[in-house]
Order: sequence, then structure tokens, then C-alpha cells
Amino acid sequence: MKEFIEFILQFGNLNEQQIGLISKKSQVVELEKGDFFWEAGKSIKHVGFTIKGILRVYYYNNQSEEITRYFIDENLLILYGPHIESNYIPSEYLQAIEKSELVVFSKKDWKEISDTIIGWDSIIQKIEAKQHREKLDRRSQLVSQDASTRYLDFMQKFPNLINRIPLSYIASYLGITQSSLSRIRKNIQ
Amino acid sequence: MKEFIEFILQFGNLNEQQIGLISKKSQVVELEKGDFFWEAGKSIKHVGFTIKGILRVYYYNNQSEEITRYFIDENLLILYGPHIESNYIPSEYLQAIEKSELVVFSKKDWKEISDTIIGWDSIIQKIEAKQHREKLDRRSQLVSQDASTRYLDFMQKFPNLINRIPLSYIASYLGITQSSLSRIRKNIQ
DNA sequence: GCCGCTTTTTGCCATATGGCAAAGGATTCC
DNA sequence: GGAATCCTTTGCCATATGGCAAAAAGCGGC
Repeated sequence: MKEFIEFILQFGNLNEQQIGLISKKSQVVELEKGDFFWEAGKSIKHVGFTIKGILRVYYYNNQSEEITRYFIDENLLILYGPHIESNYIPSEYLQAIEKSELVVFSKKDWKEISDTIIGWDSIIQKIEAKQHREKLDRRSQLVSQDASTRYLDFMQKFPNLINRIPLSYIASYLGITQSSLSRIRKNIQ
Repeated sequence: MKEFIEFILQFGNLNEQQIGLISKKSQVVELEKGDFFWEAGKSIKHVGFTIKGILRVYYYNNQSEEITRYFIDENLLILYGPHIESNYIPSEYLQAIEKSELVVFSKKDWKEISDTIIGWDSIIQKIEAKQHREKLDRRSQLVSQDASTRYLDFMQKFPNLINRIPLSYIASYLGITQSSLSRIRKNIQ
């Protein structure tokens, strides 16, 4: 919980009372490896913030291959665009790769926070914009690089994730086959 | 100008007076092919909305190759994240590919609009989130597809752009060399 | 209509990545 | 602690894409 408050405070100020409200409304949830935070076709019930663990977002392409679109590691806010208030149904899965701990808010409570705390929406907007930009930058870079460079960059950006994520997910995220990535890794050693 | 108002109205309501304010503050600007809307290293002066034409955003990678990151076609709002109010210096270039027409607002006027019209920020936020999501989805897809599929998808999504953008830019956007893309195009015919 | 410049195509060959299947390693579960 | 499951590496070969340079085609200006 503390982590979440600290995270928010980087983007705007809150007074004691506001922090109290947020704390009161928050719940801590544990996800086991393989558990879903949301699933394609089912409505999203919560907003979440990762305290511990790693999750991944993936979907199935036309050939029914599982494509990992991104990873969510510690200290990330999980929203789903402006759909928090509406009833958006995702077409992707959000799944814990390892045992993870999240702070979550029901959509109802989230709305109450948003209605009560002046400036809350603008804080969230800043966070969302920042996260969006980072994701886009990362994905963009991948497109114009060869496979080794993609992997090296990934290693550099997420040194702590490399050994916690199955190779097949990383390969999928990078747009490389698993066997190629394995070979690339051997060449780099 | 009409185009811009109509665009905004898709995301929220405005009354006569508010529309008047926006109109009053707006300027129409023409960019010739090759002109920049912003340049790496120079501060951004305006918010813009494309009425006619195509622009592209590009940067130089480590090997000083020009990488086109995305195209901006008609009816797109050009912001730069939450940096509108701050003094963000871009590291990319935004250049007109062909003669283009934009509605622009100085940052000062934009701020005045934002301060005057209740709900403006939330409208802009919706637009920004939508555009971000679309960009990310497009870029993400590219990563996991082979070159032909990338091109076919591009053709399908932007049939009207194919013949107005030099092949080298499209190739760069898709992460393919120009000669490969030329060959791919021949195979598809 | 011709010249010059830009854009696109092509040839030739090198290299990177994919596909598939089998084997090896590691981890989990009971 | 052994079986079952999951994850990673490897071999073999096919194919896709890259690199470079020259030729061809297209386009704008006068």
C-alpha cells in the first residue's frame, strides 16, 4: 500500500485525509502464477497496481499463436485506457507469470476516489500518458532492430526480468522464435 | 476549422460560445512538403490538428539511419504527451510529406481554452488515450509479423496513403529495407 | 519535350531467422 | 526421490531478408 501512495505522490500532492481515503478503499490481492487479472471477453472489475511480481499481457493472433505484447513489473499502474468507467471488454489476457502482489480498487471505489479527490484525474492522466509513451517507445524500437539487438536491449532495460520470465514469452514479445532466441543467447553468452 | 470542431464534438459537447472561443484562437497554417512542424532539439510552439496532407515523425538511430516512427494523416490531433504545458524538447522530427494544412493553436491560447472550457481537458485526454492506443496496437502488431504481412496490413489500414508516401518511408516504418519491400511488392502485385 | 534529380526496381550473393522434431535440463508435485 | 511436466537447446535444412551498386522509371521545372 505504501508503495502505491509513494508512486502516486511522484505525480501530484495529496493530503493526509486523501491518503486515508485511498488506503481505506484499497485491497491487497495475491495472484498465483497463472492466475488472471483479466481475461479476453470478460469485463474488467478492478484497477490494479503491482507491488511484487511480474505479469504479462498476451493475445492470440490469426494463427492462434499466443503473442505476448508486454510485461508488467513492479510499480506499474494497471488501467485500461479510458475504459475504467465504461464497461470495456478486453480482447487480451493479463496473467501473472509468477506469484504477484497487487493493490487493487474496485471500479466503484476508484470512481469514488476520483470524485472526491480534486486533481486525482489529472494525476492519473499523467501516469497513463507516461506509461503509454514508454510502451510505445519500446515497441517502436523493436521494429527496426535485428533479433540480437532486440534481445540485448531487452536485457539492458529489464536486467531483473531476464531470469524470471520463460524464454518463450520473451521471444514472443521480441517477435523472434524461441529457438532463434536460444541460439542468439548462445552467441552472446 | 470546421473539421476540428466536428472532431472535438465526437468526444464531448461544446456550446456555441465555447466553439466561438476555439475558432477565435485557431489559426490555419500551410506546410509545404519538407517543412517541419517541430524539430529535434527545438521547443514545441504549437498544438496542431491536421486537416489535409500527411506528416511523418522520424528520428535518427545509433547508426544515423533515419527511422520513421509513424505517419500522421488527416484528422489527427498533434499533441506531445503531457508536455504541452511544460517546455518539452522533442528528440524527433515532425515533417510534412506533402503540402499539408493544419489548424494550430499557440501554447498560450491552448492553455486559455483549457482554463476556460470546463471539461476540455477531459475531452483532450480521451482523444490522446485513443490515439495512443491505436499507435501502440499498430506498432505492436508489426513486431510479430513477417515483412509481407506487415506491408499487406499497412495497405489495408491506410489504402489512401500507399501512393502518397515514398516507399523508403514506408519501408522504414515497417522495419524492412527499401529493396526488400520493393521485391515484396512485386510478389504481391 | 528535355534535363536533372529523386525514387524504385533489380541482380547477385551473404547472412539471419524460421520450422520442425528430438534430446537434454530443470522444476514441480505427490 | 521419482515421475510427469515444463522449459531450453540443438541439428538439419529451407527460406526470407539484407547489403550494395547499377539500371530503370518517374517527376518537376523550365
